[in-house]
Formats: sequence, structure tokens, C-alpha cells
Amino acid sequence: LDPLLKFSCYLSSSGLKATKQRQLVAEVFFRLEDHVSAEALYRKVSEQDPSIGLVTVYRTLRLLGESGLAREHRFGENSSRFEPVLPSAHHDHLICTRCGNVQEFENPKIENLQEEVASSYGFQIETHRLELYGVCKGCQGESQ
Amino acid sequence: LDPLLKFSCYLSSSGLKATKQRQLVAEVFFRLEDHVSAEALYRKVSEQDPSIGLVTVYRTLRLLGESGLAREHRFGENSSRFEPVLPSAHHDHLICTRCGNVQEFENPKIENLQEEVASSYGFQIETHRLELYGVCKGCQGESQ
DNA sequence: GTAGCTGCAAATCATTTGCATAACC
DNA sequence: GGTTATGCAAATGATTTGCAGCTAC
Repeated sequence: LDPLLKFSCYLSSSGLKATKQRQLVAEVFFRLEDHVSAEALYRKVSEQDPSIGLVTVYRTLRLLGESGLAREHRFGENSSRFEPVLPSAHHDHLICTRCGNVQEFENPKIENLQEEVASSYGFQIETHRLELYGVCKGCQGESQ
Repeated sequence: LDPLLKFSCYLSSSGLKATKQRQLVAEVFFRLEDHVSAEALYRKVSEQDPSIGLVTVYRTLRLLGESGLAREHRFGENSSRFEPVLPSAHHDHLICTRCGNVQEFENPKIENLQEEVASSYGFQIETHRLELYGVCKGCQGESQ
């Protein structure tokens, strides 16, 4: 239920240690509930504890990924963004090209059609990503 | 019609020069008709003319992108892949996680649903990407 | 001829790794 | 107590940029 607890379980069951750095990074990560870059997360973590290094943030994000609690995305930027994986279903993304904001959505009809397409090629889907890039509601009124 | 011709037009209309390096890079790129990395394209180009540098390949790919004749993708790898943009409609990708092969497809029903979803959020789509990752037909028989 | 190119080497940028010290179990 | 982590600095890999000479128009 609590992702922090899950993370602790993952660490101990893997023979890894639950250090205070890892705990803080994970805590801040799950509290943000957003699509953050390693750098952005590092800045947030630094506010709480400036002694924690960027490298530790990277390493913790990798652990979170391995434990299935975080997912990595490449939204066309040169850096990756990470999002917490909630027990809910898979979802896709609306990405605003103006403000960079990310809105999640899910649509079962689209998923079904994806399966249809894949099987017509004899292809077996493991995962997918659907990203819609454009202008969000808030940015539409603005100049340019 | 001919992408090479379009590229020449783009260059001259932008006050840029149609050097033999650019021509060769573009020629090889369009002949491949695949999703290549800059590095892979560079290797192919080198077979024809080993004096052309990787940097020139990068710069030419950028020009091809700016002219609308190439599109850049990030398929979860750490390097970008580029594909020729044909006058045909937009398409999406099936990416095999075993052999790395990329199969294109298009599906208007999915596109329609995407528009539906977006407008329900007041979002205006500029572009999108849909990528299905999994095992292609050819790799399904193989071990592991 | 001159502005725009090329190739090299060096600079970036995001991310990873080596290593000596420090912290968990 | 010993293995595993941390943080720093340095390495990496992809991509970009500065610059002196080269080339198309």
C-alpha cells in the first residue's frame, strides 16, 4: 500500500540497506507525485538535506525502477523523467510543449485497438507508450 | 517528390550550400529507409566516403530535421534514431525488445480516440507518438 | 572572393563508475 | 565486523561547439 514501505521491503529482501539517504529520496519522490528529472528531484531533496549527492539520487531512482515503484520516461528531452508507479492501471501522457506540464490519462478503447494492431502483425506487446504533445488548456490563451 | 531534391531546395532557399558531404549523407539516409542512429548512418556513409566525419552526419541530420525530411525518435535507448519523413500519413511504431527491429503502422481509429481524449482535457494536439514494445513475430519462436 | 562548410579537437550534458570513507545489520 | 552505501572526482557516451582551413556560389 504505502510505496515507502514497499521500497523498504524490496531493499531488505534484496539484501540492500535502508539508509536514510534512500529513505529521504524515496519519500520526496513519492510526495511530489509528478514527472521529475533526476536533477529536479535532487534539488527538492537538497532542500531537506543538502548533504545528499546527485549520484545518490540517480542510484536510488534506479533502485526504485528495479523495484517496480518508478518508471522512466523520455519525453523528447535530453534528460529522463521519472514517475511513481501507483497500483492503478497503466496510463498515458499529455505533454504541454509550452509549459512542460504532464497530464495523465487512460483509455481502454485505445488499449484494445493497440492489441488489435499488434496481433495483426503477429507482435506480442509487453509495454507501450502513448504521448500526445501539444498545448494545454492553460497555455492556449497566452501569446505566441 | 524526390526527398533529395527537396533537400536541395531547402538548402538553397535557406541560403545554405549543397555540399557533396550533405548530399551523400542525405542520399544514404533516404536509401536506408530505416530507423538509424547517427552512429549507424555514419558507418554506412563511411563505406562510401571514409573522409566524412561523424560531426557532419549529426549536422546534416539536424538540417534534415529542420527541413521536415527527417524525424528524431527516442526509443528508450540512450541514443536517438532518425527516420525519413515520407509524404505519407503519420505512423506509429512496433519496437521489438529482442532484435530492435522497428515496424511501422497506422490506425485512424486510434488517432480519432486520441483527439477525443485530448479535447476532453481542453488540450490541443500538435504531434503524438505511440510505441508498442514487445516481441516481434520472428523472435517469438526463439529461446528466452 | 566571401560566406558558409568541413573535420578535428575540445567542450557539454546527462549519467555512470572507481575509490576511500562512513553507515547499516 | 564486515558488507554495502555514500560522496567526491573522474570516466563515459552521445551530441555540440570553436576554430583554422576548404569549398560552393
